[in-house]
Amino acid sequence: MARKRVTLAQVASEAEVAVSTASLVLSGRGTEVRISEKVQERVRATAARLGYRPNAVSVGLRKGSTSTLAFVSDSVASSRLAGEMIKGAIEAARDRGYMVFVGETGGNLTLERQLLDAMVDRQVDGIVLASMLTHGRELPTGLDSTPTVLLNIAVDGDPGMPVVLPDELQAGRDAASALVDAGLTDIHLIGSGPRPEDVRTISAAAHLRLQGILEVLDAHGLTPSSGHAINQWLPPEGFRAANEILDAGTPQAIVCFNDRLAMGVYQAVQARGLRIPEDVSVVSFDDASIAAWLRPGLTTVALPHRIMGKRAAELLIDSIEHDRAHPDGPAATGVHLVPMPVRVRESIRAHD
Amino acid sequence: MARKRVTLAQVASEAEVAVSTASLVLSGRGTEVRISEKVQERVRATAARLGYRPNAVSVGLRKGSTSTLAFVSDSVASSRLAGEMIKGAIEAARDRGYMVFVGETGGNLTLERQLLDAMVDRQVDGIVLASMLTHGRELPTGLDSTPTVLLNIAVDGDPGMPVVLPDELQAGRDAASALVDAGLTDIHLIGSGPRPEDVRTISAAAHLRLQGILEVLDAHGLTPSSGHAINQWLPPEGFRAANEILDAGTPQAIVCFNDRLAMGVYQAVQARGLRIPEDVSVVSFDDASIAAWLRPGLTTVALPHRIMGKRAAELLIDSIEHDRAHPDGPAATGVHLVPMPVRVRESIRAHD
DNA sequence: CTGTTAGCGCGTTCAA
DNA sequence: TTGAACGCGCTAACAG
Repeated sequence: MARKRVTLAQVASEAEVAVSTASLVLSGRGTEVRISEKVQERVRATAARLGYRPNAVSVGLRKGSTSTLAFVSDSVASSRLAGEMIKGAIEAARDRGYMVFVGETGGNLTLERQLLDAMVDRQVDGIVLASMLTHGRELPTGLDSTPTVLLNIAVDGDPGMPVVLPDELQAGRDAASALVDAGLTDIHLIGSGPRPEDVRTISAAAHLRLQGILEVLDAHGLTPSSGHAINQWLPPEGFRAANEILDAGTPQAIVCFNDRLAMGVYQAVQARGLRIPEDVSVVSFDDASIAAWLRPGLTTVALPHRIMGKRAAELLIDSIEHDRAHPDGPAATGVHLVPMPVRVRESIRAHD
Repeated sequence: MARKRVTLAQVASEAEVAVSTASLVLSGRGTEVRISEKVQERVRATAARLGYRPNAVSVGLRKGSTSTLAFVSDSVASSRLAGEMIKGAIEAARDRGYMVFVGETGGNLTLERQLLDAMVDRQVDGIVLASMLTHGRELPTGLDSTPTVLLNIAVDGDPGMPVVLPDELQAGRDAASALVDAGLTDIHLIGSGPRPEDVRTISAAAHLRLQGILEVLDAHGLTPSSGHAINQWLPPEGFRAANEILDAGTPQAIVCFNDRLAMGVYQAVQARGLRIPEDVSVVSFDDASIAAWLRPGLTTVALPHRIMGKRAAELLIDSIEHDRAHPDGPAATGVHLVPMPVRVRESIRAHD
């Protein structure tokens, strides 16, 4: 087990040069300090022959920076999202030579504290703090001593660090526009509404999506025909709300606040022998995988989790490397809105 | 930014003891080497006052072990699974004081090599190598120099390291039994079959599930009424296969090789005005989230991804710590089958 | 019982 | 142009 790694000293001794010479050559600064091409070649050859790889732990201790990022999220049940964000972040990190520690807190603040400490102990160069539900929350302390980016965490006031958020407001507008542009005017809401204050969840998405929808409706002189503010956005709730609507007559269109609610709506509509989109149009949010699997395909405004994760890691690395170059410069900051693209499928039918 | 961390030397100097004394005390071995209670208290107090935390990088360099694991997977599109495995592993690791580096290769062997190297450079204590589709594959070289556990990777011959796999064979038996025990005898297969060799995917799951199903059927003097070997296990394919079956008459029961196929089956069955389970019983595999959302709830044999991840991390840590205690003992090995529990919902109806 | 010393593997002065 | 020496922060021998 663990056959000993070859060290720089071994390479140097084998190549009959001093350790510092080997170090210089292998870090690419050989020519810069004018080490003879012959010696450089010899060092490189023996390094390759011995399979030398620098010990990153030692380099980390020496340089104080480890090319390592921390990704800490609270990902609860609805976790598919988390996975994509993490992947996006890992991918971006890898492209820039960083590795990432991943931690999950399950919303437990004590655990979060421990995880963050453990990561800082391991000298991570920066932290992505992610949440699965965008609601405001208290930030852990001590984040100001390490570059940090907030991912999918809406915070009141200026957190003094970059924040990556999906553009839910525009998503709301786009969803409503998709319906209105199709000539639909009898529009029902399932998830939140009908009034701006009718929101039952802590998610910031609910407020913003609703606001965007109402804004567009209002611009066309419309108001929601009904609204069903719901706490849990799952298929059974969508099913129930859809039935309430259907009991009062066939609606032209329904906006679901996420795809799982839409799934329940499909079930209720189809159970009555009605057809989507011929009888009722449906639009939704998230673009979870079921959106493509439903029949007919569900038109939905996608939450680009992977891109968000990627964006967060990129901002973080930019910030780390900027800090390194300008230690006394101002810290990076600002809200970065990631656009939510509309995935057009077959659940909306143009109305004359 | 990055206000300097307090070091052990500072604590020692502040507490007016030698560094080694402070080290001993803070690592809990103070009493063991009989350091006066008074001194110990003083050291602990100043450490706490200064907010001292050991620098894990330094410890790693010194001890050669970093309390860090690598989790490398190839997770392709069907990624929800990966997320759960990772979480299980992270959770188990955290419980035992380990942190985990996560990497994704997307099936790219070059990338895998780089990732593995980068992790080994960072002195990880062990590696979990995971795959999303269980098919046999070549193992990267050099894995024998670091403790490794294979997760969801079936390999021909003895890999010389622990392997964690779901018990697909038993799952196949259980799925078939659920139907047979309900008195159903007209059983159709969607995904693989009807003969043992009718498998169109590289996934090991397909073979084993089929084998388990056929075994039970055979034990009851039954054979599949039809089998539909499919390459891509997605709803449209399930829909199409179900229609083929329905065109020939109403089947008593259908076994779907995963929940997405089952979703397509639901769509086809319900589009014809038939009802599940009154007219057709359905059983499936995976227990993806749609299984619970479908109406009626889909009875399915769950793939316990989280538990598998957890198990892999535990085995890995056991192996690491065992190696440390017995450096010349034999390496851990063996295949660890994780049971796949049946989630009984409402898609099977007893037949007289 | 406590303090001194020597590295872990590497990068970086500073002399030669 | 190259080599010797120091130190990042910590642990583990070994003296005292």
